[in-house]
Amino acid sequence: MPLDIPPGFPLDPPPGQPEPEPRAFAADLLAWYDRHARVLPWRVAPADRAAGVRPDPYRVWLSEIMLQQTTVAAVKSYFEAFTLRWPRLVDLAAATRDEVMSAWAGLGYYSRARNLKACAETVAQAHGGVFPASEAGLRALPGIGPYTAAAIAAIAFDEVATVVDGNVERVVSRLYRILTPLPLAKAEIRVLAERLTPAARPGDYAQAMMDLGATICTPKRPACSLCPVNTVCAAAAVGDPDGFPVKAPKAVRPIRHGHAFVAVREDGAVLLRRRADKGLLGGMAEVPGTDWTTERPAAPPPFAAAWRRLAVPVEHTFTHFHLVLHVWHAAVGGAAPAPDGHWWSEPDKLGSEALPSLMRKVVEAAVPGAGRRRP
DNA sequence: GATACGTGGTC
DNA sequence: TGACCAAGTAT
Repeated sequence: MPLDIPPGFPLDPPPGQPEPEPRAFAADLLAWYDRHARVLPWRVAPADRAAGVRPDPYRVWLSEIMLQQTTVAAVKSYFEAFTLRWPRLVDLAAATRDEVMSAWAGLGYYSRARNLKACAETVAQAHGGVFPASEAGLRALPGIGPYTAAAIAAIAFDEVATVVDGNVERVVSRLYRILTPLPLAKAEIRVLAERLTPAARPGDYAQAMMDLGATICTPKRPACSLCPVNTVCAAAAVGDPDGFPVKAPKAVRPIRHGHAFVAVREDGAVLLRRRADKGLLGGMAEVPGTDWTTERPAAPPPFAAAWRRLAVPVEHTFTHFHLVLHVWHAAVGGAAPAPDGHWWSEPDKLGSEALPSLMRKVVEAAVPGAGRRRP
């Protein structure tokens, strides 16, 4: 049976491998989802969905932003905290930037938190507090890209939108044994994913594809014997699901060095400042320090004190570089004023500052016990 | 299209 | 233990 694939797609299905037939594929996948859907705080179970229960677009949106490049396990407690503190979109729109950044601290990719606030304000002010119901309308909002727009449109508004995330890319690349390496293969994957998308139950279908990727069609050692669509999977047919998706080689991660200065007052307060609004850890709090550069920088302290360097630097790996941060510590007098743009954070406040995980590590290294996050 | 952008868990 | 990975977006 010849595969009905657009010319120019480098695919390698084994001889005789049936191509996934869209109607049967969606039916099999949804039947599996009806039995195995994971219970998640932001999700309406398929049975309830069938009974007419609609998910709250605010909760769908919030969960999708948090889930960008972030695991379900990491998101759960943050989602609960956010929805408890800000139950409705208007509540979040009315929060201050610092409240949102502090609540997001530790979750990473902080531009998401900045865009979350901007998006809430836009929807509250320009859309009367109601999310646009279309993929195109959602796509225009800050922090909402192609994936998130499709996900919200499908899950919250029943729009027939094709959701393509990392899970879907993996599932589709295995179904068809796509030889083109990622990220180049994204265009081909989208065409094939759109062909498989059914007209009925778009939200459940989108979540089913992602659940399949997260629980069965996993990156390593996928559980093909449990897969509801393994009979139409080209990669499974040849026993090589791990070989897909093919990926381009990764760039090497350079090492940068820097110095961080933890000044501790007699009452235990630590000196902090705010990072610039954009860029790495933008808008978050930090202890004063040098730039982080390839060459180890000189170490001019922010002010004169009895600075002592800790024997072991704090190391932290970001997406595109590895950081070796040399930590200095000094005890300063009780009446020491905070330099311009800095503030003293008392021990009982430190836990709720907008400190990224790196800076909590730094504070912990200098003052054990002080840096722990306490929302 | 390539690059910047976090973090914690897994094997 | 270090590399890889997770429901991507902005520029």
